[in-house]
Amino acid sequence: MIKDKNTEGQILTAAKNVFQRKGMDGSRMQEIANEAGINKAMLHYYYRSKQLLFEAVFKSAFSLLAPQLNTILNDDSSIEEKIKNFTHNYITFILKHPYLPNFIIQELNRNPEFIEKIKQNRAFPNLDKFKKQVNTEIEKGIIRPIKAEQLFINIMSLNIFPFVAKPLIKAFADVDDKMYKQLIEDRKIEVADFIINAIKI
Amino acid sequence: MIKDKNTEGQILTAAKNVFQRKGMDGSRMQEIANEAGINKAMLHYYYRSKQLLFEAVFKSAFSLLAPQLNTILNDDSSIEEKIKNFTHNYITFILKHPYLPNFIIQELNRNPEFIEKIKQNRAFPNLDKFKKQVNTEIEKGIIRPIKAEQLFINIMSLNIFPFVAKPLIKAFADVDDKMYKQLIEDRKIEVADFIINAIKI
DNA sequence: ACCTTTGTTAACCATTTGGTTAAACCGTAC
DNA sequence: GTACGGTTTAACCAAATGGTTAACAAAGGT
Repeated sequence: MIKDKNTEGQILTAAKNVFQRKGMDGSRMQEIANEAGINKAMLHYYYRSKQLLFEAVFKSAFSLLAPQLNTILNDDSSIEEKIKNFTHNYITFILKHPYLPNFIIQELNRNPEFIEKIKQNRAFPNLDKFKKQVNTEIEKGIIRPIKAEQLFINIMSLNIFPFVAKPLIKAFADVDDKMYKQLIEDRKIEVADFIINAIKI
Repeated sequence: MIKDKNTEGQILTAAKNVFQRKGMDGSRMQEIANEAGINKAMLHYYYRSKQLLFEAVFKSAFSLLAPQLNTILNDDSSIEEKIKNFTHNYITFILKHPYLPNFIIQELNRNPEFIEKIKQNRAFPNLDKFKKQVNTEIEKGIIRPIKAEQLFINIMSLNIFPFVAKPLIKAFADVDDKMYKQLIEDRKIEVADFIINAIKI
């Protein structure tokens, strides 16, 4: 239950909680209304339909995630520095928003065309600068040859996957919540070292 | 639509298709019946409820995935060989079952207690042997010091994430389906090299 | 004070959905 | 043949669900 004078904002906050936990299909308008502590008709008054309310939540979630990528894509430091900064920042960030990666990935898979709408946005992350930098550092002999796209995928994978696959990792590694949290905490530096070892000459 | 004399098997196959594409919440019993080309009452005749049908599908999916992990966990070759084999095998395997990783991850996040039931199974993957081997190779000076759990998470991440995050990767890297497929194809060897560079002394 | 606009609610509605039932179908053992 | 078991179907049901409506309250301008 959320306390706030602004009804529209209350709804969005409640909708975020419910949608991010249960997904579009698993969420009920009534549950969102309860979470916001208001009448269900208000949801339609402010957002017209479940679909539109969902899109508002999704865009808001995505616009939270996308700027994080600029740490790695459009910063001016060296590749090595970027990787260190990004890994640390990103893991810290997701620890504050644990449902975010899973929510975005799940809903994009459910509806892949959805990302096209978002791609229009000027702030949408772009690999161009990163590609140039990777190729420059390869030419200079600072890092091993690797396609920028593959390096980017590797960085994303190592940072995001452990959150998305939390139940799987807990089961395979046979650890409880506390130990899982510690593993993630360690990754703030482990992952950067791992990547740098992989590409440094 | 599936042709088969065995109704129970038809249902399971149809249920796999629908559940893996749309998830538990997004799937409809009627749609599964249509996909199987039979009457909806048959689903309940053979599987009692949506929940039980879903669990049959999930267990079947999981038991397909788990043995793959034995390539890396319980094989007798060196760490380096294991990584090469696993990466190649696993990516080849998932290309044949593209919905699998996403399905399992999504449903485990929806219902994390679910994995406890599966963990009982004797064939459930176990890290013990892998841990010993990693520590031995570290002592022998073959690979850099790293916690076995972290190495395992890294291997999983680099192999699985690119499938789970397909729409995201396509958007960020700005590639079409054909180029995405090529990136994945390249990863059959790229990923192994990357990991080995990261840990080899 | 009065009227208009905006916000809020309870009751309602049509459709969808998982699940049930009773009758029909069909192969087979007698 | 026919009686019997498992199998299949159409029709049905109650609950849930997204969405609407009409009446009511609050706020703000004149």
